Amino acid sequence: MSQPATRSYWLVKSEPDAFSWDEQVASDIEPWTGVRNHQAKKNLATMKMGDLAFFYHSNKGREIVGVVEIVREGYPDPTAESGSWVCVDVKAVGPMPRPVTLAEIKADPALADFGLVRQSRLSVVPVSAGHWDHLCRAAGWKG
DNA sequence: GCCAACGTTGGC
DNA sequence: GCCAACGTTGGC
Repeated sequence: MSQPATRSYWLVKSEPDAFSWDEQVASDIEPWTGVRNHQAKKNLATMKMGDLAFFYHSNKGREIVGVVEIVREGYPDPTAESGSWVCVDVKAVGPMPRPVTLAEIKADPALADFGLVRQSRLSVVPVSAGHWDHLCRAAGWKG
C-alpha cells in the first residue's frame, strides 16, 4: 500500500468520560467536534485526508490508546453556533497493543520537546514523523 | 482538591 | 493597548 509522502501526524485528546476510545471504535467514523481553541482549530484545518492521529485519553487514563485516520478534511463544526469553528471526521484504525502513558512520555528524553508535554492544554497537537515512529515503537504499533 | 498554564474579558 | 481578574484545561 502506498502512502502519500506528505502525510502528517497528530495527537487528539478526549476525556474518556466525554468521549472514549471504545465509543470511537463503536461508531467507527466520528466527527471531531467541540474544539474551541484557535491553535487547535488551525491544526484541525491543516489536517489532510489520510493523516493519522494518536487518540489520547486526558484526565482519566492519561495515555495514548489508539490510532485514528482523518477521513474528512476541515469543515464547519455543526456544534458551534457561530459557524466559525472547524471539525474533521476521524475513523478508528486500531488500538495500541500497549498504551503509552503520559508518565512514560515525560520520562523519555527523546520526547522532551513533544507538543503534548510542552503545551499541555492544547487538545490537537502536531506530531513529528520522528516522534510518531518513536511512539509507535513504544506502543508496539505496526502501522 | 489544588494548582500551573494559558486564554478571554473588561476597565482604564 | 495594557493589565488585572477570572474561567478552563488538565496534571498531580
